[in-house]
Amino acid sequence: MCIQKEVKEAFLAEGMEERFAMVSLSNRPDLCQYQSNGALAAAKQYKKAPMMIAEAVAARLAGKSMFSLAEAVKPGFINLKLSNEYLAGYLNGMMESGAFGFEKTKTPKKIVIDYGGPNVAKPLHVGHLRPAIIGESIKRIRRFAGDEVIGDVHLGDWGLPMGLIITELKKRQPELVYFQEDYQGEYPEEAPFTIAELEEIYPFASAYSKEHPEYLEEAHQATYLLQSGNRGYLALWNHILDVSVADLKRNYDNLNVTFDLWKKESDAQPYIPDMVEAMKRDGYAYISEGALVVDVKEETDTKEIPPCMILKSDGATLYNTTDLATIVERMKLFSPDEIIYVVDKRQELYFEQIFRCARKTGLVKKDTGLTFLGFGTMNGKDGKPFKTRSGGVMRLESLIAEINEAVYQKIMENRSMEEEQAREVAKKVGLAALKYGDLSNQASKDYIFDVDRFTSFEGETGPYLLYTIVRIKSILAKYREQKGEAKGQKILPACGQSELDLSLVLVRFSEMILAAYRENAPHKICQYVYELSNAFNKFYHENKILGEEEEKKQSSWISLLTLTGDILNCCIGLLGMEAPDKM
RNA sequence: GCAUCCGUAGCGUAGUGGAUAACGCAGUGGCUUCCGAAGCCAAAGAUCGGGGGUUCGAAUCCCUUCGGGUGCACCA
Repeated sequence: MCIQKEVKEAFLAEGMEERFAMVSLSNRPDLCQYQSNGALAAAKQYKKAPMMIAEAVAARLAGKSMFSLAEAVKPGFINLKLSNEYLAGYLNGMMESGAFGFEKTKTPKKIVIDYGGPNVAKPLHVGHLRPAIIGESIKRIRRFAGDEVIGDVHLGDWGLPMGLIITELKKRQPELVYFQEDYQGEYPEEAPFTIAELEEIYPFASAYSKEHPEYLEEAHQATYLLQSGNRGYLALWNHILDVSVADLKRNYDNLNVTFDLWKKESDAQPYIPDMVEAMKRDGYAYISEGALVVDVKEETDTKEIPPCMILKSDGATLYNTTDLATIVERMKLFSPDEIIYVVDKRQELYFEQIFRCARKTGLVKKDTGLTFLGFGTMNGKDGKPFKTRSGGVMRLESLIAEINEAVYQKIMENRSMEEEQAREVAKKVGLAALKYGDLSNQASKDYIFDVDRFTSFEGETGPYLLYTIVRIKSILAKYREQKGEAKGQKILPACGQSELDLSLVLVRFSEMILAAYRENAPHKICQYVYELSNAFNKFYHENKILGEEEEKKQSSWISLLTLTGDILNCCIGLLGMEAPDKM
């Protein structure tokens, strides 16, 4: 849309700075479609009455064929309406262009996005939901906008949990070759445990270690041995990794979430010694209360920022060390322009320290972006962090199963469908319910997770969106049956109000994507896709598309429908959902 | 204690300087001989936590106060 451009030119022609030429969607749709309030803002600087400015600018715009209305109103608003011909022309342009008229960024960036953070040997739980779906959506949005994006799961695989598992395994099966110190041969390819066993072993060992200090000590020792390269332990660790990763992939697949990289904390370990050495050598790191730290305070701080700890007082590494080393690794392997962390917002201060430390010690280039994208807590209906009925942490699988079941029941209540197909559909609809429920909120805010509300097929929900898409698909399929393949006829200027309203939502696509991209804001897509669905359903209700007798009008509508369906599909794709053919 | 985020209708949420604060749920009333009623329409519901200030104009910016969440170096 080049409304902005035209208005800018008009302001410039009146001798005013272009920053006053802001155009926004009208909040008085009864009066106009778009509005510019720049005359009000410019009045003071140019010592003119706002109304005078508005009238002069409006007069210039009124001459353009793209506007059917350009008028100055009361205190100094400029009200604009697009001509139906211009709108139709723009819609036709959208159909022909690859990305519905959206222009990819002219300065594509290379981005690493870190959005998984699961730990091996531990099942995914609800806490892993938000980073996965928010990160996935942001990855897709940025790719759509033209950036080169590498999604990294950043697996936690290097701490005490590994030692605990090894210790417990040794206790249960001391005869395994992994525990024979003098064993020189090859280790078996098959892991000596299944994922189910692994998931039982870890919580057990963790609980046991809290009661038995000597057991904990043994686990620490095992961790140490593993990290210093004990062959048998390394082989076991590889098994743990393989079994876990296979299971994690399966779970993420169910969420329609995929990672380009399955890097892990252990991969960053080799970079630690040099990094620490350099920090000492360059004088950034010093000993404070026994620990090696780097100061990251800045004069402009309004709060106390503690130094960033690099090594604990016993000389051991900690999470900070690994995170910093991971930055080193990423710079070395990919030299990205930006690294985005999709992490719980409670870690904001921590990441502030990490980022400052990385900049100060030169781990990244001056212009490398380090972005913290903190998300809020997922709360239950009571407003407190989401728990199971018994108060525990719910597994992600259980949550998904619960949603799919609820959706399945609803499908069976209202539609006649084979069970197998209904299950398949319920999976897609359930995922949309889950994701829309989450992504429609601003990521940074806490939100209330309510299965009943999310899986409702009414109102502002994922299922409603899918329903709309399915409806469009169904109409188009019927049309094809009757008249054969639609040949992409031109969209004609709108002749009814609901058709015009639908067009007006459609043309906002580019602008909306740009905002979602710039602000890392999937909820803007949610909002748009809902508005578009509403506009379509209203249009549908007021026009009998297949019953339309005027050939040209009908084929124009079919094109409009196709475009609406394509855009809806594109948008839900960016949100990480997909629509079934029927539901 | 210091810092930080949040407070919008009974409930869940949009809206970050512009006109009459938007949407959904719940509740009320209406619309199916016809393309999917999982839809559409209408009415009702808000002192935008309170107070002060900046501005021609404030839910939005500043100050203050109340209520809530979160974070403050050897956990990740």
